[in-house]
Amino acid sequence: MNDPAKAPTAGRPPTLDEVAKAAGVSRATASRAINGLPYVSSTARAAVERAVENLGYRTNQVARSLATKRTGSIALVVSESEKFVVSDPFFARIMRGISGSLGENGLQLSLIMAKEQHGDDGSLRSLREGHVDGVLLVSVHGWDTLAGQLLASGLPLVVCGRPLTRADVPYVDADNFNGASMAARHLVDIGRRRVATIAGPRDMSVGIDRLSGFRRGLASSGQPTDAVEHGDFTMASGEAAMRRLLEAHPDLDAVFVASDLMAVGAMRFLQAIGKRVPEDVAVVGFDDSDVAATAVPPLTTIRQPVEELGRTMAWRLLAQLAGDSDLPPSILLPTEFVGRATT
Amino acid sequence: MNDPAKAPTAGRPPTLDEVAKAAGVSRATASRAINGLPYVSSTARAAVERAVENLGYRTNQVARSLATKRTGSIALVVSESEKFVVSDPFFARIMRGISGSLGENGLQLSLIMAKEQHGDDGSLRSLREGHVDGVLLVSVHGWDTLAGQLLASGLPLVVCGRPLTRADVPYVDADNFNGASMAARHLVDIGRRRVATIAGPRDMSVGIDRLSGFRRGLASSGQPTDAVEHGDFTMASGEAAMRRLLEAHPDLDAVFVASDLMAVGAMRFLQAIGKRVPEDVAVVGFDDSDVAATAVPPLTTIRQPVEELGRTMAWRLLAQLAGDSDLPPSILLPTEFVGRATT
DNA sequence: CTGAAAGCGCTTACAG
DNA sequence: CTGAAAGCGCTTACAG
Repeated sequence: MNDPAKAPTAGRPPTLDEVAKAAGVSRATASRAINGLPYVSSTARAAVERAVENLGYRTNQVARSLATKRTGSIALVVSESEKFVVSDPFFARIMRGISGSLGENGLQLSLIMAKEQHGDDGSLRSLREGHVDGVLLVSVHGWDTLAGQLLASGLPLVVCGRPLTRADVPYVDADNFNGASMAARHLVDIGRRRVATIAGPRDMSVGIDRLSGFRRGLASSGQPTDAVEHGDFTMASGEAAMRRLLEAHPDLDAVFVASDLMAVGAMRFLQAIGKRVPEDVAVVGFDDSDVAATAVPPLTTIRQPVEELGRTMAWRLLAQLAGDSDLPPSILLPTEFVGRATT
Repeated sequence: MNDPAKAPTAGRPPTLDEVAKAAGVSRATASRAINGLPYVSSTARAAVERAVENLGYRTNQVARSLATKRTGSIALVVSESEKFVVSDPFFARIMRGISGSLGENGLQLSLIMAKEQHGDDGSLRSLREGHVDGVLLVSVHGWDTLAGQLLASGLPLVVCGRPLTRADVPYVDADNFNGASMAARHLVDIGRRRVATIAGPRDMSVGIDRLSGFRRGLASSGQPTDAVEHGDFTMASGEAAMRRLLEAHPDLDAVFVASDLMAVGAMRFLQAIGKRVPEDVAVVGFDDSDVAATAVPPLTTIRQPVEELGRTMAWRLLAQLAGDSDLPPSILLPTEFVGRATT
C-alpha cells in the first residue's frame, strides 16, 4: 500500500512548495493558510489543509526561524555547581510548571546547565547564537554571576526568586513576606507568648523575606523578635538551630521555621529532648512540601504554589516576547496557611 | 567610547557577510576559516579571525542549520506522568552526564516532558519538525508508548536501560546482571547459608536483570533461590518485603536488595524487630546512592556509574550521528562492589 | 587556495 | 484574497 500521493518525496519530508503545488495555490497563500492568517479564501484554505493532510506536511521550524527571527524555544538556565539543584523536588516542580506552560504555547524548553565558576565556559554560548528567544533563570546562589552574563546577552530574562542585587530584572517569587507574617500571627493567635524563628540564610532573599515577614507578624503582639537562629534549609541545620534556640531562650513555646525540612529537623530535636509538639512548643514550617504532610505529627505550614511559580515565569516571559506593554516588572504569588497538627 | 569599528551594525548582530567584507575575503572563505576547514591560506585565516574578533561575530546557528540540515541539538525525552522522575536523584545524575557530554561537543539539550497518556499530545511534535538531530529517552515505565512514537519519528534514538520489548533500539544500561551476581557471591563467600532477595518490579528490566543475576550468583553455592519478594524501589516497599521474607523464611541470614532505598527500608524493619545487621542478617544494596553511605550502619552495595550512563548515551548517539560504523548496538557499563558495614 | 552562485525552506511587504 | 519576488544568514559543490 505504498500510496504515491502520500509519499511523493521519497524520504525527504515534504516542503511548503509541494503543499502549494498540490493545493494549486502559491507558496505565499499556502503559508498564510497554514499559519491561520486572515485573507485566505475558504476554498484555498480547504485545499491547503487537504494537501497538508495528504502529504503529512510539517512546518520546518528552522526555516521558519530564519525568516521570522524567532526560534520558538526558551532557555532554562540552572547553575550546575549546585549539586542538588536538579534533583531538588522544588526545582522539579518549577520545571514542570515551566514545561507545561511552554508546551501549551508550542515552545521548546532548552535546558542549560551553566557552570558558574568560569566567567565564560561556553555553556551560555548558545544564548548568543540565536538559539533561543528568551531566558528563564533558576538559581539559588551564584545569582550574580549568571545573571550578569545573561543580562549581557541582551535576551529577555525572567528569574525565579527576588534577586538581591539588580532590582532591574523581572522576577517571579512566592509572597514570602506575607506568608511568614501569617505564620507569626497564627502563633500569637493561638496564645503563644514567646515565639522564636529558625530563619534561612542571610544572603538569600527567601531567607531575608521570611525573616522580615516573621518580625512584621509578631510586631502587633508586642513580643520581642530577638529569638532568631539561622539554618541553611537542610534538616540537620534545623536540628542544630533548634538546639541553639533553646539554649538561648529556654522559655520559648513556639517556633516558626523557614522551611519544612528544617522544621522536621527542629521537631526531631525537640522530641529527642522530651519536648512535646505542639503542647510544649508549637511549630510552623514553610513550603508545604511532601515532608510536611508525612511528618509526625503532621506539620502546620505555609504553602507556596511552586508549579504556579514556574507557570508564571513562563507567562511573564511570553508576554514580554509578545510585546505586551504595562507588564508588572515582577510578580509575587500568594502563599496560604495550612493548618495541621503542630499548632 | 563608542568605537564604530566595534559596533558597525547598530543593534543587529554582525553577519558573515560583514566579517568577510572586513577581512577582505569572500563569504565562502570566511565561512571556511570560521569552521576550521582546510584550504584556507594562513593570511586569509588570520584576517578573518581578526574581523570576527573586532565585530564580535557569532555564527547564526539557525541559518547554519538550514544550510546543513543539522540543528545541533538533542532532545531528552522524559515521561512527565512519572511524577518523580525529574526529581529523582538518579535521573538528575543521568541528566548531568548527558548535559556535560553534549556541552563539550557544542550541542544543545532540549528537554521534552512527554505526557504519555495520549497518543499524540503535541509534546513530541517538535521532534518531527526538524528541531533536533537525535533523541535520548529516559523513562522507566511507559517505555513502549513513548518509544513507539519516537521510533516512528525516524530520528536516531538511544534509550536508557534495556528495553523489555523491541530489541532493535540501541540502549545503554548498567550491568545489573553481573552486579547482582557479585552481591550474591559475596554473601556466600562470607559464609551466609540462607540468602534471600528483595527484587524490583517484574515488569522492569532493571528488576528482572538484578533478579537473574542474583540467581546466577547463588547457583554455584547450591543454595535454593526461592526466597524472593518484590518491591517497587520505594523504602516502604522494602520494609514490607522484608517482613514477608522473614515470615516465609525465618531462617534467612542474608538479603540482597535490588536498590539502596529498599535496603534502608528492609534494615529499618530488621532493626524494629530486634534483628542485628549484619550479625543476624547481612544486607547488600544496589546503586551506591547517597543513602547507602549515610545509612546506619553504612550499607554494603553495588555501585552503578550513573553519570557515566548519561555520558555514554550521549556518546553513542553522537557517534551514530557522525556516521560511525560498527557501533555496538547496546552498551553495558560495569558495576562495582562497595564493601561497607552491613556484611 | 578562492569566489560567484545556487540552495536550505520558510515569511512578508508589495503590487495587484 | 492572491502571487511574484526578495530576503533571512549560512554552506558547499563547482569552476577556476
